[in-house]
Amino acid sequence: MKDAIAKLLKKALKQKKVDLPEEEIASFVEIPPSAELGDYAFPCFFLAERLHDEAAQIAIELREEIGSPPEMFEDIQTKGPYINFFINRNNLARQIIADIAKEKDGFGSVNLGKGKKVVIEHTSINPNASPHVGRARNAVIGDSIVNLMKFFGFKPEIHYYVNDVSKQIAMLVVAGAERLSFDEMLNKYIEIAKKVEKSKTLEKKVFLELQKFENGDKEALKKFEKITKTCLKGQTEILKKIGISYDVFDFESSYIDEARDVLKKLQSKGKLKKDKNGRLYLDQSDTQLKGMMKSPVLVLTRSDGTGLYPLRDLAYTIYKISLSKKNIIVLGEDQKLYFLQLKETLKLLGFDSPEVIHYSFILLNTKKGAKKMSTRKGDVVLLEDFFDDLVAKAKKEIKARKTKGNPETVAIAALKYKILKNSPNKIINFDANEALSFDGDTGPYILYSYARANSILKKSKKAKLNSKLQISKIEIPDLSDKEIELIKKISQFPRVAYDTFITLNPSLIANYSYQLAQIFNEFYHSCQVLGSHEESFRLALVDSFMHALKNSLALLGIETLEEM
RNA sequence: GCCCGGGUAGCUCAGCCUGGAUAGAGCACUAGCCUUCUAAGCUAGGGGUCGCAGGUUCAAAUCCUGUUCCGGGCACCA
Repeated sequence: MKDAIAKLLKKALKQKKVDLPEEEIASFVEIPPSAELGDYAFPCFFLAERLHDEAAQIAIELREEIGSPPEMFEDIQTKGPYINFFINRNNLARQIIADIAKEKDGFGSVNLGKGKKVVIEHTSINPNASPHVGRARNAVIGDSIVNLMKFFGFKPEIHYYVNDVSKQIAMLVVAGAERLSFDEMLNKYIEIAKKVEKSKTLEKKVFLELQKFENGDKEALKKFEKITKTCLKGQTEILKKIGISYDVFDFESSYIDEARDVLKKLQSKGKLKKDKNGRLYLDQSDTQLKGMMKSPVLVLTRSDGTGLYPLRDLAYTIYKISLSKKNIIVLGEDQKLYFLQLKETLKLLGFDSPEVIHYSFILLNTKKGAKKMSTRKGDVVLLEDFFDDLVAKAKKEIKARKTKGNPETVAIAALKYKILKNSPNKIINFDANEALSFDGDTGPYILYSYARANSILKKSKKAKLNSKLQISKIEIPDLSDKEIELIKKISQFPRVAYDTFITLNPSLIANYSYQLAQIFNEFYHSCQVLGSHEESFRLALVDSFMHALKNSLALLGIETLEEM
C-alpha cells in the first residue's frame, strides 16, 4: 500500500523537479494518529527547505499534481503540511471478510516452518518446591512460543530440563525430605536452606551427598530420585492445570558422562586451564566476555574433580542441537551473562547456540515497595495458590451472572494474559489485588468480548445462512467509524502475528488482542447487529472478529469461551 | 569498578527498533448509560517537566552523549 502511495507521490514530486527514489518516499509515509486523518499520510516538512516554500503549501501543490485519486483510494486530502490518503474502505472490508471466511483459523498463518522441527526448552524449574508465579513466567512465555511456532508451520518439540544434580536437592536429602509429599517440600526447603546458610559443616555434608550422587552411590541415587520425582510430578501437575505440557523430560544426571567428553574436546582446543585449587576452567578472555566480567572464565569442575552445572549444560545443549538446528530456550535475566559464556563455548566447539528469550523477574508489591520473590526465603506467591484464587473469583462471577462458562478457562486467561502483556525484559510488579481483577486490560475482558460476539451469532437466524452465502454477495453498506476501526484492526492481525514470530515477544500479540477486544466492545455498543439494515454484513464482520481474536489468543495459549 | 535491562498519569503498563499532527490504555476517582445482540461492558471528565542535562534534526518519549535512581550479572549456585 505504501508502495502505491510512493508511486503516486514520485510522479507528483517529479513535476516539482524533486527526484526521489520510491523507497525513500515510502519510508516517509506513515499512519496518522486518528482515522479522521485518513489511513496513510505523507508529511511534507522535509521538502520545505528544498522547495523554498512552506510545507503546507507544498502539500496543497502536490495534492493538485496527483489529480483525481485512483480507484484504490476513496479520497486524498491535505491537512496542513500533510497529504492524507483515505483508502477504499469497502474494498478492504470485503477483502478481509472474504479472506477470513476462506482461511478461518488459519487467518494470519504462514507456513514458514514447512513442518521443520524446532526444539523449545522452557520452564525447567529446579525440582525442589512448588513453583511461584515468577517461575511461571518462563512456562507461560515458553508455551506461547510453542503456539507461535505451530502457527507458522514449525513442529515444536517441547523439552523440560530437570536439574536433578543440584545442591538444592542435596540439601533436601540431608533434611530427610525423601519421604515428604510435594506440598510439604517448600517448607522443608526453606528450613534447611536457613540452616545450611548458617552452618559450614552442614554445607559440607550437603556437598558430600551431591558427590555421592554423582559417583553413583545407590543410596544417594535413590533419595535424589525420589525427591526429584515427587517435585517434578507436583510441578507438572500444576502446569497442566494451566494448560501447559511437555514432550520430553531431560534429566541433567544423564549428561554426566557426555559432560566428560565435552571436557576432553575443550582440552583439545587448548583453552582449558587448571587453577591452583585444581579446578578446570575455560579461559574466555579472547571473547566478547572480556570487559563484561571481572575475570572472563567459565569454571567447569570443582576442586574435587566433579563437574559443575555448565559442563552438563554444554553436553545437553549439544544434544538438543543434534535434534534440530532450530532451537529456542527461555531463561531468566539472571542467566544472561552465563548464557553468553555458554554461547562462546559452543562456538569454540563449532556449534550454534539456541535462540534465547530472557525474561525479567516478577516482583511482589508490598506496602514497603516491590521485592523479589525468593523460594529460599519463602517470599512467594505460589502459582497454584494464585491460580486457585483466580478460579474461585471466576466461579463467583459466573454464578452472579447466571451464565455458563468454564471458570478454569477464565482463570487461565487471566493468568497468562497478566504475564504475557508485558515485554519479557520488563520487570512485572505483581500486585495480588490488581492481578485478581477481571476488568479492563485483563484476560477475562478479552474473553468476554468474544463471548458477546458469539452470543450475537447464536441468536441470529441469518448467521447460518450467511456462512453458506457467497461473501461477494454480501452488500457492504456505508461504514461507520467503529466498523472501519474494527475492520482495520482485524486486518492488522497477520502483521502483528508475524512481528511476534520474528521478535519472539508475545507481548505484541497480547496487546493487540486487548486492543482488538476493546474496539469490538465499542462497535458492539454503537452498532446494533440483529435486526439492522446492515445485518448480513455486520454478522460477517462479527464472525471475522471472532476468528482474528481466537487466533490471536491461541498464540498466547488462551482458549476462547462461547459463553461466560 | 565493569557489563546488560528498565525509569512515560497517584498505581500498573503500551508507544521507542523504523523520529512527525493534541503522548495512549487500564486501575483508582467523578458524572452518566441496562423494557434492544451478556453492564466482566460503553460514554464523558479531571490527572503527564515522557528520570535529569546536553546534542543531532525543519521536527525528539523515540536517535546520540553524559548523568542519576531501580533491577540483574561479573570463579567451584544452577
